[in-house]
Amino acid sequence: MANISGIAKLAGVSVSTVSRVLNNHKYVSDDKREAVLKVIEEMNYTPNKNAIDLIRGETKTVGVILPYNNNPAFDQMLNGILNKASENDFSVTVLPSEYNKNKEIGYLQKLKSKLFDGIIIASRASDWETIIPYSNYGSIVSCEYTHNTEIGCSYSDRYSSYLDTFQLLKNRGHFAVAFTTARLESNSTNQMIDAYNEVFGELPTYYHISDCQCLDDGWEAAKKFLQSPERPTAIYANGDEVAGGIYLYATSQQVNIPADLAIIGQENQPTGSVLGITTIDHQLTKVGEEAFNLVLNKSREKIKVPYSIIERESV
Amino acid sequence: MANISGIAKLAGVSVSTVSRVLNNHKYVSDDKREAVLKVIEEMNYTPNKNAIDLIRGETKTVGVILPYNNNPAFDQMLNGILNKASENDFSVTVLPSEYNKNKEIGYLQKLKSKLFDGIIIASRASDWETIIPYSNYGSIVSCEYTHNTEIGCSYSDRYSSYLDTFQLLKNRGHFAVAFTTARLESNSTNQMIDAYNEVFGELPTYYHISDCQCLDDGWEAAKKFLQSPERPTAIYANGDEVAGGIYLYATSQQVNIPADLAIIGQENQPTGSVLGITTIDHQLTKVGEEAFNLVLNKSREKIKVPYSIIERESV
DNA sequence: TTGAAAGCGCTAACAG
DNA sequence: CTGTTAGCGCTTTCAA
Repeated sequence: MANISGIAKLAGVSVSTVSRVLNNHKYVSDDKREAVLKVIEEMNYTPNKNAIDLIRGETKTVGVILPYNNNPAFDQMLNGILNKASENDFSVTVLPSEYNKNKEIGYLQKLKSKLFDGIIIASRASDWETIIPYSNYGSIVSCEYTHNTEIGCSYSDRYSSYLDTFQLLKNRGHFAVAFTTARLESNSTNQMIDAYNEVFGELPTYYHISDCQCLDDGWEAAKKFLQSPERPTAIYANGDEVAGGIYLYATSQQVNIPADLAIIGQENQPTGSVLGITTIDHQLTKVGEEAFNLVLNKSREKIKVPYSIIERESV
Repeated sequence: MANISGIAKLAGVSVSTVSRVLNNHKYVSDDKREAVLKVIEEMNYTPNKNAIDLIRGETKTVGVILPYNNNPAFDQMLNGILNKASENDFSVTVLPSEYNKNKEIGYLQKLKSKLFDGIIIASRASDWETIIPYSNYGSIVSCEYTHNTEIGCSYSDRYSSYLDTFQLLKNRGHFAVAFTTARLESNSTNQMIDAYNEVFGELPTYYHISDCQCLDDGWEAAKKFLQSPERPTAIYANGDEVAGGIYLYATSQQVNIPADLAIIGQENQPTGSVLGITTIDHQLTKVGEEAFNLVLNKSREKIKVPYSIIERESV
C-alpha cells in the first residue's frame, strides 16, 4: 500500500498526522514525526502528486506555446523561462504549435483542465479574441505586446527597434535598404514595414522577402535581392542565421561586406558572431524570464524589455 | 459547479452517464448523450485532468532530463522527442539539470510521484545504480548506451564514429591530431580517448582540451593547440559551434584551412555549414524520436542510430 | 497536538 | 442502456 493511509497505519497515527509531517506543519509531536518519517523511509514512500494537484487546484507547471523548438529565437525565450522556473520550483511543459490554431486551442484547453497554472505564448496564430476567455482559468502571458488587459506581456518594443535600425542605416548613407521577415501575417512583420515606411517612405515589393527562418533562406533571399531592379546597399535580416546566409551568398558573388553591402542581423546568435555581423539583440532570454515572473505573480503587467545593438564589422 | 456531478444534475442523468459520453463509451442512448453534450456546451465544461490522471495512474507526459537547454545538440534531441510526442498526444516537460545530481534525483522523484509516465535522459551526472531503482515507477530511456537491462536506449555508437573519424584523418595523412570534448568525466570523452588510442596510440595531454561548449571555447582551444609543442595538423571538435571557434581563430592567425589545418565538427549545425566545416552528424533528432518511441512502448530495447559524415571543405 | 470525516473531480465495477 | 457506490490519494476543517 503505497499511499498515505498505509503509512498512517504502519506508523500508528492518523492520515492527517502523516499529511502534517509531509507538509512540515507544526503541532506534530517529535515522537510521532519521527515514527512517520521512519515508516516513510522504510516503505520508500513518495506522495502522489496528481492527488495533491487535484486538491490544491494548482500544479506549479507552466505551459509554453511556441511555434518551433529548433529556432534560436524561441529557444532563447524558452531558456529564460526555464531559468526562472527552475529557481521557483516550477515545471515547464513545451507546447509546440507550428502556428496551428487548433493546436493552440488544445493547449489552452489544458490550462482550463487544470494541468497548468499558466501559459506563456511565445508567438501565436490565433486571434486574441479566442485566447482571452481562457485567461479565466490561469494566467496567460504573451511575449509580444497586446493592449488587452487580460494578458500579461513581456516584450521587446520592435517598432522602436526597427526604427532605430533603419535610421542607423540611413545615417550611414544607405537609402536602398532591403529586409527579410519570418511570417508575412505576423505582428513584427507589420511593424517592420511600418518602420521602413517611416524612415524610407514607400516600400518597393522587391525589398522585402518573407518566410525566412534559416541560413538557406537567407542565401536564397540574398540571391533575389542582388538581382533586384535597384540593388540594395544594405540588408536587415530577421535573425543572425538568415543574416549569415545572406553574408555567404554575397561573399560567394565577390560582393564585399560592408563596402558593397551592409548587413544587420538580430538576436546575437553564434552564426552572426562567427561572421562578424552587426546585430540587434532583443534580449529574448530576458523576455522569457520576465514572462515567467508574470505568471508566477499572476500579474498582467506590460513589461518592456530593452534591446541593444551590437556593432561588428558588417555595417 | 464546474464538475461532473453538476453536469449530471443539470442533464438529468447520473455521473456515470456523463463520464460515458465524455469518454465516448457506447451504450449511451442518443437522447441522453445529446442532453449531456448540450449541458456541457452550455456550462462550458472541461473535465479536470488531474482527477483523471489520479485515477488512471498515467499522465501521458514524458519528462526530459537535459543538462542545458541552449545547446544545439540537446536541442536536436528535444526536437525529435517533441515531434513524436506531439504525434502521439503526449506532453513533454523539460527538466534542466546542469549535470546537478540532486536535480536529477528530484526529477526522478517526480516519476515516482506519478507526474510522468516516463523519463528520457539526454545526458546525466548520476550513476546508473542510483537511477535504476526508479525504473520501477515508469520507463526510463537513455540517449546514451548502457548495458543495464532496466533502461531502454536510443543512442549513437560514438566509439565507432570517433574511430571512423580518426581513421579518416589518418588516411589523409594526419598524424598530429588534437580534439576537444565537452565534459571530462563523460562517457563520450572516454570513448573519444579510447578511439584516439586505438588509431594513434598514446595521447599527448596537449592534444586534448575539455569543457568546450561554444564558439568562444573553440577559439581558446585553438589558441592553445596552435601553441602546443607539436602543432596539430588536424582538430576534431565536439560540435560545429566549437569547430567554428577553432576555424575563426585559425584563420585570424593566417592559418589556412584545410591546407595548414584540417577541422572536423559534429552534429551538422548551422555554424558549421556557414564555414564549410566537415562534420559528423550523429542524427540526434532521430535519437530523440526513437527515445520517445521507447517510452511510448514501455520498451527497454537498445536502438543504435546510425551516424553519417558530411564532407565539406575543411579537411 | 491529534484524529475522524468530508471532500477534490473523476472512473469503473456492479446491479439492475 | 443507466444509476449507485466505492474508491483513486491526498488535504483540511472541525472537534476533541
